Amino acid sequence: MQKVSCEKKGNLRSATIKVEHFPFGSILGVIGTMNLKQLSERLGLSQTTVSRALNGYPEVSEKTRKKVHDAARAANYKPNTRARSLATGRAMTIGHVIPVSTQHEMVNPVFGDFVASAGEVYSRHGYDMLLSLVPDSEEEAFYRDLKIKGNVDGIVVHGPRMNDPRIPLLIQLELPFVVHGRASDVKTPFSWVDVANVTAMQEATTHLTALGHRRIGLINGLEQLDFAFRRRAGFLKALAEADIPPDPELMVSADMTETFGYDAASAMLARDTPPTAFVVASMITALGVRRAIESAGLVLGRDVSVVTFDDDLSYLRNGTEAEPVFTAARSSVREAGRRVAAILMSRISDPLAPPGTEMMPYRFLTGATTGPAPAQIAAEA
Amino acid sequence: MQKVSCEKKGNLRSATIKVEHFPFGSILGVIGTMNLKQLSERLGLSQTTVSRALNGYPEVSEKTRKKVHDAARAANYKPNTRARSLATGRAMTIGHVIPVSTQHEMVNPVFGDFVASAGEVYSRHGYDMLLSLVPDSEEEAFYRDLKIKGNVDGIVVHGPRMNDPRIPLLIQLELPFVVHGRASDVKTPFSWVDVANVTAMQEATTHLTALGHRRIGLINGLEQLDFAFRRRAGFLKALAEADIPPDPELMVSADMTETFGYDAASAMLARDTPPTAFVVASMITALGVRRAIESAGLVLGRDVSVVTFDDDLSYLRNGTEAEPVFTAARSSVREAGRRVAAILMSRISDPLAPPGTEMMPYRFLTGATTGPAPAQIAAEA
DNA sequence: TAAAACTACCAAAGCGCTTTGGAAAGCGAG
DNA sequence: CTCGCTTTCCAAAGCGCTTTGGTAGTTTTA
Repeated sequence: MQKVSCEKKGNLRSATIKVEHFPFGSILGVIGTMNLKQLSERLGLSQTTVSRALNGYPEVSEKTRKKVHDAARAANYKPNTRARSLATGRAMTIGHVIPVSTQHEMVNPVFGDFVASAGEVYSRHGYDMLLSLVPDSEEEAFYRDLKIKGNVDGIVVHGPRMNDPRIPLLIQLELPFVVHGRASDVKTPFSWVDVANVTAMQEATTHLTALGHRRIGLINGLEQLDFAFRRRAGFLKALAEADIPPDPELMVSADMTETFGYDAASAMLARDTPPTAFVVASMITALGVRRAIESAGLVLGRDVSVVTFDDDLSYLRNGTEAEPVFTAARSSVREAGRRVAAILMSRISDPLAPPGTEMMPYRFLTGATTGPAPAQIAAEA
Repeated sequence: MQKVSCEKKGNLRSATIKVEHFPFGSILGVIGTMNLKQLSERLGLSQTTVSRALNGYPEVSEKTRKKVHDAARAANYKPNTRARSLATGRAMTIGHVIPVSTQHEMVNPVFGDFVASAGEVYSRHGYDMLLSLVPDSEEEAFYRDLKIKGNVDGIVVHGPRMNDPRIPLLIQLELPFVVHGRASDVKTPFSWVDVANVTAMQEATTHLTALGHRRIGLINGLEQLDFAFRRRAGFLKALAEADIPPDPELMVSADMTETFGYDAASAMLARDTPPTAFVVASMITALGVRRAIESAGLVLGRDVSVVTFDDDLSYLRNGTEAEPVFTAARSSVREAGRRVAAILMSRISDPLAPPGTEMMPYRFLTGATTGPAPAQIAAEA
């Protein structure tokens, strides 16, 4: 139809339209694109029958079905996604909305692995993945539009905050969703996949206190994010159990970059009474902490101990399975991605079922970065 | 329409359909979703006029346009993406296809930053981003389907290989695309954004030879990928200029993980005549190299020098602007993402224009990880 | 042997939008 | 007053698919 407008040069209106909506799609698209109508004509069947044959409905004889399948393959026919979606009312697409703070424009290093593994599950189920980076100021409107414009059947919520307003919003929108992480203080039940952050960090910290460390620095992620809040809670719990009063100077939180780890650890190590150990919220940050320790002329695992949370990133494995480098609480973010996707798939097929929640397991690994607290006695005196 | 099928319990066929295609979308979707027809009825105007008013066509009086806009805002009306796409023939979506090798299931750490910055450009232009992870065995079919099913208007090619078959394929499919990187040996012109890998690595290596290093290890990315091939070429060029015969034992390539950097560097350092310097293809790998150097009891920048390629990842900055940590050739992958997206946008609006190509600038930064070759004389003797 | 029940197909009505091809109203010029 | 030209709107035809509500023809059942 757009082609017509190109040929009718006489019509000013059409000419204008042509400029604004140049219909290259149809011009170029003609070449290899066969549609249902053409295919059914070629077969001497109705569109109904061809559609049913291809979609596996029973009202088609096996003989016909085979003929249709063969012809479709031969003609390289694939139904047009948009037309199909329009007709079915299902977008066959999952949205991943990554909140982008305007202040700290940083992509969570975990993101690639998470999305990759989730995407695998989607494609097994015939779903596509839509990725959107949304400034946090526009978040609410964005989710609403996503629903109204109908381009996704479900979404994954990344980076949940403490009392995240997105959750009630999505419930109200009746848009199936699964949260990667949790949101403390949200009262209505919702679907999530999370790791036991409190326990993990508590165990990590206790590992250090058991080794005699009493001045332990916490280098955490942004604490407005729920996971970081929980990790701090676990840290504090372990300190309390060991009767160590928390020192605010030894607890920092920010985006989990390598640089942050370096800066934070360097600053703490430069204090009069430096910490003898660090609990770190991510491998990347831990690498920065290591750098700080080494440039302070100290030896990691002897002078200063480090325990970290390890997301088991594909490009940043924590040593080998047998021989981890960092002492760490490890939980695979790829596995989390798969679980999130699986739960979302089932929520979409049965949106009225109760929310699915899943606590990811973690493993505590003792590596070479922790050892007994040095010269503890002197410091206490 | 699906609702009907749910109510007609008597009909076996409908019941079957209900199970296979549960139409939750329409059941739940009714709530907040107003369509063009309803909006136009509410306004007492035709759908045509409302559509034109909203899309900025001139055939609408300003008074009417305002009325329409106000009503649309009040009713929270947004046109259904799929219907619009079907009517216009444009998907308003860009596809990013990430090849996933079944052997080394790894997500390029660069990916998150790249996609984030590209996505920003897309959304400014009203485009969505579709992300697909495709096993390399199914690649060709996947691109073909993407075209035929019509769910994207253009795509970004990641991880181009030397004589990448995807490029002629995409040209033949007449699907607008831009390659992140280049593909040597592809004769037909195509759009790409790349960094001067050869020059960058040559400069990096020459920096080392000028410091007197003669045994230099290359720790490269997978050399079937074009960028890694080029980086090696630059490395070899610099060696040749310095009259240093390349030593195959000192050149390795693999996925650019931290672990690989550690393993490769450790192995080389354990040789009888260990290298005095390394050229590394990525920051992540360089971190592993540093770890290897330190666990060998050597001092980085004094005993062993390291130059790396630095993609300027958001979570892994190479120190500060004023004080880089690694001596490095830096080129921002986020900037590359933006350029790729921009070129793709323009190719889509004018697909017949000649391909857009862009060579990204890089900066060579001298950090603290390189120094004069130690005890060079002894080794030469 | 007639009625009931399948089986295997089809025509046509959407899905919600854009775009075409008018057509009615308004307006200045002849 | 009429003709031609805008301006402003509309009815209706798609976009390519799925799904409904049939209808013939063939078995099966009573």
